[in-house]
Amino acid sequence: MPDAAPIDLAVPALERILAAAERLFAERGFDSVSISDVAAASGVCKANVFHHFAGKHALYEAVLSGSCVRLGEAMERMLATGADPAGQIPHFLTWYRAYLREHPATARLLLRELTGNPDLAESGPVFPVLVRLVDMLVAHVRAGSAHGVFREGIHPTVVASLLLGVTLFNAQTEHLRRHMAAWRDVGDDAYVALLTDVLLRGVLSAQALQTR
Amino acid sequence: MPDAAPIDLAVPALERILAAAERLFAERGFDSVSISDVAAASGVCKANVFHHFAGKHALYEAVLSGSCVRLGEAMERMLATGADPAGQIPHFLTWYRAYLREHPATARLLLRELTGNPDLAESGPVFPVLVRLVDMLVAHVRAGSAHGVFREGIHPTVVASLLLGVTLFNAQTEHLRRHMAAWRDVGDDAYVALLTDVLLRGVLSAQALQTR
DNA sequence: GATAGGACTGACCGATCGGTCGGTCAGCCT
DNA sequence: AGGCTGACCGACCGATCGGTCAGTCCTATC
Repeated sequence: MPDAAPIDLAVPALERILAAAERLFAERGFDSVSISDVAAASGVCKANVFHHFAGKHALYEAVLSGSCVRLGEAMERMLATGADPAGQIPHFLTWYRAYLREHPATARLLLRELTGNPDLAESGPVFPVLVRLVDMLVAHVRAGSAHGVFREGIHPTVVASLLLGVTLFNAQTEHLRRHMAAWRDVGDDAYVALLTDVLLRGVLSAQALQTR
Repeated sequence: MPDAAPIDLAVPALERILAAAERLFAERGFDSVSISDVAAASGVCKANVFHHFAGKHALYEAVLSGSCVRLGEAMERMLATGADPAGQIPHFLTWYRAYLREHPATARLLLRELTGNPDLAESGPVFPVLVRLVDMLVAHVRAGSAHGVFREGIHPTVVASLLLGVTLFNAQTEHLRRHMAAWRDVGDDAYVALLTDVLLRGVLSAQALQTR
């Protein structure tokens, strides 16, 4: 089975539980993971999970909150070391993609919440962090607009959500491309370059732009 | 509760089961829906569900297959009544968005499978249909390229997957935008127009294009 | 009218779910 | 030494899970 994850008894049980829960919830979703699964994967007794967390939902929220906070902090650090206004978008796309690849559990959890939870806005720790992510990106896009980098009429929020959403979606469907013949000649890195090119310059040719 | 769905005993039980299962699986996902839920929602006995389907997975596959086939057929009909090559992309985006809004269960099921199921490629009825959808779109984009509509270097498969993925993702996260202050001044229709504009023309200004 | 077969049901099964309980044990304060 | 606290565990609870089964009902065929 692919559930191979060594249990290092040196790290505190609480952290082991959180780490195992994050991995399992990301892989299989909330309802498909039992407390017994989490307990077994973290090398503790099932009752001990309930000792550290009030219930299954509390554990899930703790996992979610941790992932979101870490992503927000990483994004803040990344935006602080900003590139020139024109290079913002490739810079962000490269970093974001790398982050999602290094933290697949975070990416998957986030996507699950974004698309699968209708009550996301009202409750839970994800929504506020998400709003902050969008706001940070919007501020940067706006700065780019002030420098004349973007066309007139480009809505900063649309661009920000496009960047966040497209990359997240594509990172999570990467495994599909490997099975589709049409993608055989497009490597992962080439794909990002192609995607960035489309976002920056659009798909239309100069000829088509004039006749429209 | 929002589970209000009238049970019309005039329609055959088999169809009632399929319809209820599609709605429930789309809303809550495979593991969160029990056969009892499906039976109650379709007005039949639980055992009757097992009479019509070999098991829970068989029911799920039947639901998934039905959704995929219907989407594929609708897309074929839509592409048959094609617009001029230059108008393909707005044409497709408008139709696709309308389809996803009219069939929210299909959209949600598809997205769940695309992002949540690591074994999608190996099994299930979704993958072949998905491949066909991409292929159809790719063929149309290629036709556009032949007419000089698109820039050189634009990869048809990248555009096709971008169109399918972005629209699907955005349709499923629409409810989020209604809760975010940054979106307050952007209506749903305005959003599609803005998104289409970005895809067709890119975000960079003429000035930025020259200095790069 | 007898009968065969599919649609359908209520009652039931073992397994597993989230969660609880009583209790052990090590470390820390006084 | 004695008392307290929090980490931790094995055993257990009621509820619900997916699935089974014997049997009833309806209808078409002979």
